[in-house]
Amino acid sequence: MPEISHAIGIGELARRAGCKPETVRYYERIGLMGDASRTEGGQRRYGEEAVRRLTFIRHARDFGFSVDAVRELLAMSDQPDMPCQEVDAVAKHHLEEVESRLQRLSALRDELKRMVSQCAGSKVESCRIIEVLSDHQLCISEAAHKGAHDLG
Amino acid sequence: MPEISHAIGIGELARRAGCKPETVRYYERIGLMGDASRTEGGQRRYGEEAVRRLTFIRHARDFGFSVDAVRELLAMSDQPDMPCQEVDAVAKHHLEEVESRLQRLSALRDELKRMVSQCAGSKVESCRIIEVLSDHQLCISEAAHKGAHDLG
DNA sequence: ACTTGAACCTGTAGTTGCTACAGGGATTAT
DNA sequence: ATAATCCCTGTAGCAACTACAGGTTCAAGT
Repeated sequence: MPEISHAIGIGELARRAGCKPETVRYYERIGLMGDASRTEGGQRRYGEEAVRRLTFIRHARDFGFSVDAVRELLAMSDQPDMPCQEVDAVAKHHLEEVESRLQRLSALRDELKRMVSQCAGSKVESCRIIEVLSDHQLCISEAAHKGAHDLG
Repeated sequence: MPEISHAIGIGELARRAGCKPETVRYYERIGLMGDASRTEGGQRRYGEEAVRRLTFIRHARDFGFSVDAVRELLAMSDQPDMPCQEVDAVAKHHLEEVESRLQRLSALRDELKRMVSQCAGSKVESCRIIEVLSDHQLCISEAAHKGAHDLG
């Protein structure tokens, strides 16, 4: 293996991709990052490819893709000759999840706004916020939320 | 303490509030639910008050309030004579968080839509999705997201 | 009264995606 | 040479549950 000329340490790699060294080591452990080359003393050294890969991962995560989804995307991008229908499928699936989360979230925002505007310094006894949250007939959560619960 | 006439078990309580028995026991353990009365054999029995409390908790959680926030809200609703400015403050603070999350999420949706529309079955090599996620100059995540990262 | 089967119990460990130590060793700059 | 700063491994912690394992109790049917 040839020695890498402009190799950087884990700290700068992390900084360049906008995360922490611990996160990089974590990604290595779970197999997202692959093993880095090491110095004689055992410290990790990275090249530009690692910066690109980590940046990809961070962006995908920022976009809300789960680690499993990122793994899929990475596997696909490692095979450039493959048709990208699968990539498209992953993204489409994710888009659907995002849209349903958006809907729930904006319903929540409206409800919160309503709460805040109706609570004008009266007593807790007559507070709309408590009331709305206690209300058994509330429909937003029950109906809209079968299955699409968590932020991947 | 008087014997509760229409007492229900943990299973039905959970069902009525839309969660699982494990979750109820968890809420008891972390002090959200308070200790239930028990049968001679040691099984938990609940009344209507518990149903209301658990429903409140579940709704607040569905609305994205953190467990700590729910704890605050519960403490407040346990003191009905208190002015509800604090309740209002908690809700307002939460509203802000929700709005920033909404913004990030709809930016994400637009980006995903763009990705999906630009990936029309070509090869991964030229796939916009991979490209966008690898792009170092991407600005959405870096700029908009200092501090408002996680779903409470 | 007895038996079956579902519901319940406690306690512990797993999940996701990191983050934060502790207690050392390596590298770099002066 | 030595100090400052990086880096190493390994482990434990966070939220907010969820899922067992291995045993007990309850309610209903016969």
